[in-house]
Amino acid sequence: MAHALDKIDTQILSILQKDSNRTTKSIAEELGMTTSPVFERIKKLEKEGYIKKYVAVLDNKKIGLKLTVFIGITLQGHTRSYLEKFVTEINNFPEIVECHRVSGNYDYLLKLIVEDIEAYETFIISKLTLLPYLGNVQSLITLSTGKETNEIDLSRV
Amino acid sequence: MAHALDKIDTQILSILQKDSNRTTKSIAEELGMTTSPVFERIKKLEKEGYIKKYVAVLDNKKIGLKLTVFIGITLQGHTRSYLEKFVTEINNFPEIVECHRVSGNYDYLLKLIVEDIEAYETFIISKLTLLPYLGNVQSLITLSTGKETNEIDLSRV
DNA sequence: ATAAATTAAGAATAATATTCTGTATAGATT
DNA sequence: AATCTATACAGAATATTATTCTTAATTTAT
Repeated sequence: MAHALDKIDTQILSILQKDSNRTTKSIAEELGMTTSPVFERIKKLEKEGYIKKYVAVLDNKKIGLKLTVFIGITLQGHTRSYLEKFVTEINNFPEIVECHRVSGNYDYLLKLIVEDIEAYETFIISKLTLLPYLGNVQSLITLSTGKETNEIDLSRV
Repeated sequence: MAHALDKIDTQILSILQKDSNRTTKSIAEELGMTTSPVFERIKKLEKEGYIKKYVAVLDNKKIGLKLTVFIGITLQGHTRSYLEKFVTEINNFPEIVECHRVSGNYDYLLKLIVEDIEAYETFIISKLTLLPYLGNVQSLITLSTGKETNEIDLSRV
């Protein structure tokens, strides 16, 4: 097929997922090449979708969002149209940053970031529990976070 | 105190957490100002830690890491030194992208990203279960992901 | 072995970040 | 209320960096 990632590509991805403000020149030096091939490779990685976007990572707590909660949910209705509606609703809640359909003890696992316990309770009462077909809801309140990274493991790809 | 975030700051953060490649000029235009105050505000937001870093967001699946798993863990020993050691070990596992100490049904909730089920099993057998004091281990295998964003909710800060 | 297509180097150009200077504004102090 | 001080802004000037272009080298396919 047309494209697989070679060593240089994964090295570039690895660098950019740590710090996307690195200049092409600095990356090129680290990899022992000149800027143009590095530049072209980056553009290719963007165009082909290996790099989805570039973002600023904010400090939740510093900004005032001090509480992370995971919520395990079971649903009572499992029709396709309801599941789709559920996910659509979830997408409209800015407090929820992740929503995964899972196998195991829950149907969905949500991750949510809010100011504090109070904001969390408000969310549960005035948003989440208004959704229909909601079954069991279990919260895992984060006490502390030992690791949280955007860096995925490229060592074996 | 010296600094809180005003409306303009949160607007800038909101823009940059969506797309950090936006030029200061384009941001300035959107906000109806010139580049220099925008530039200065961004530098301030970086210096004061509201912006932690800039990163490239990669496409896990495209890169070959198709499986996300959440793992709920209970520990049998809860001494402080063991908890610390546990988190240290976890930090050395590149497969694990998040590790939260939680209240509720588990002691820790881990998030892990790997190639496939096989790689997952390998991880469990050859890495995770080698840790001492491990109690119960429950896996939530992600079937599909309905939402996954880095954007935190700045509407109320 | 040769042609076609990639990949890289190096130079040239365009765009952007960054710095600087002067001006206005808001708050504090008297 | 007047003045002082600190902060934020505009606009221009400069420095860096991204981006493009041309050419040479290397690989791949035929």
